[in-house]
Amino acid sequence: MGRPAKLSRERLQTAALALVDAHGLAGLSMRALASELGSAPMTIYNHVAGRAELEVLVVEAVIGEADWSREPHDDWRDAVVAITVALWRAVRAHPHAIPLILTRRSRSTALLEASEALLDALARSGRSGRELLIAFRTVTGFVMGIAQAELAGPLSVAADEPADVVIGRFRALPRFRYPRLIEIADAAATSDAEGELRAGLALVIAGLDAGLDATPSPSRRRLPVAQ
Amino acid sequence: MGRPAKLSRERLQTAALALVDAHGLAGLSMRALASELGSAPMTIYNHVAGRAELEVLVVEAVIGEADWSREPHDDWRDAVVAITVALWRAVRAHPHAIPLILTRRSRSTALLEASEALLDALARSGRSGRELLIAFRTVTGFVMGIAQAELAGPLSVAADEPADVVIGRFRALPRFRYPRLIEIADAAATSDAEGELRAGLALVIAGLDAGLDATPSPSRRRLPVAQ
DNA sequence: ACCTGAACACCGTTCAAGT
DNA sequence: ACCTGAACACCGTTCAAGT
Repeated sequence: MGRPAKLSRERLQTAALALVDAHGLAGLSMRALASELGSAPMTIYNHVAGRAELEVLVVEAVIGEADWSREPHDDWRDAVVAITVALWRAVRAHPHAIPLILTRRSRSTALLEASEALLDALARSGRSGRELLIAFRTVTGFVMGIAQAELAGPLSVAADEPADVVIGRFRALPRFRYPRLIEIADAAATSDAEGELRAGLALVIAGLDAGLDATPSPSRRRLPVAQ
Repeated sequence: MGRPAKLSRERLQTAALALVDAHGLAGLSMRALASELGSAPMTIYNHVAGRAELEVLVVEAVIGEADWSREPHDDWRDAVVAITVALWRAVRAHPHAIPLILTRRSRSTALLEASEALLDALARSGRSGRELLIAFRTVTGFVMGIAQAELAGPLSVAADEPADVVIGRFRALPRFRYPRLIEIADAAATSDAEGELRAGLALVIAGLDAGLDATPSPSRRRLPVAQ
């Protein structure tokens, strides 16, 4: 069979992502990848230091699909939305890779790029230093948390079990004990994911907006802050 | 070496968590756990269906450490803060278990309990149905995302490498290319984690507060802001 | 410079057998 | 009801050897 015998980082990358997409994280192994590419397991080590680096390659491939810079945005809020929605879409397109993304992202230059762009937008809200750090942590935490929650949270929809199974499990909970959970399980059954993301993001941005009133003086604030 | 030969779910649970805490996720294996408890690997299967169930046990142990119900809170904002901070502290005390928690939490009854309590607090902000779902997703996404980000994000502090190594890696980035990342890396080096969490949470809650103005139907109300 | 087979030290889990 | 050893089908990675 005319198998291209030449291996390359790029071929490893796309084949690895394909494996993860098709068979889940457990499907990604040096041996499986090698046989997929028609070569010996050890050949892979000529292009990649080990499994960890392979995983970073997968993360890069996923994040690389995010394209947030179609047009520039005058309003920093629009820029924040554009970047986070683009990231979320890319991540969501590869649900099996999410644990990898959460775990290996600090090594991905594609994500560094996105992070810098997001920071740039947030800085335009008038923040710097620690305030900027907190805004950054809040937004990225939110996006990653939402992406993850959808996959594996109590109301998971994207996991390996079909949505109605998960929601059914919730409906089966003792009604008197978890009335609220059952209420939102019903709501979750009929709502679209991106709509939820955007609505949540709007809340976060509203918070970022409100936070601007109180910021400059470090001592007293109007927000329910710790201590 | 008077080893108690009797195995029990509870002994498995604490031993498994101890293994994860001490040696990381990779340190948790049926075989390692068995030898830790002085029994044969297969004995474990008499108390637990398999590795997946063992992992849920670990999640339960971690979440079970969160205690948010010391006193009731009149203000829903205070309740939200109390619950999320308690969860965050418990999770943060076991950083190696975080991937497990993100992945297996939908099976943990301890987390169901916490979720219901959080929903209860959020419902007191005047939300229900889809609005409640979105508020819930936003807050839980935020907390989990932050906990995870701290461990593995671009500014990770809790990973297996010491903080100064990570931050040093950032300082080594091309300054002209990632100026904002370098700026917050400096801020991250001197800031405390719980302070960041609470400040971010304050932003989210401010957003939840602001969101009340815009709500379409009956629950429009202008609550006096905290304090 | 790139590829590879054999081997090592691990996994989770099935099965049949013990008490 | 609880425990267990042997075995199966996997892992990632080292090493020595090939081209």
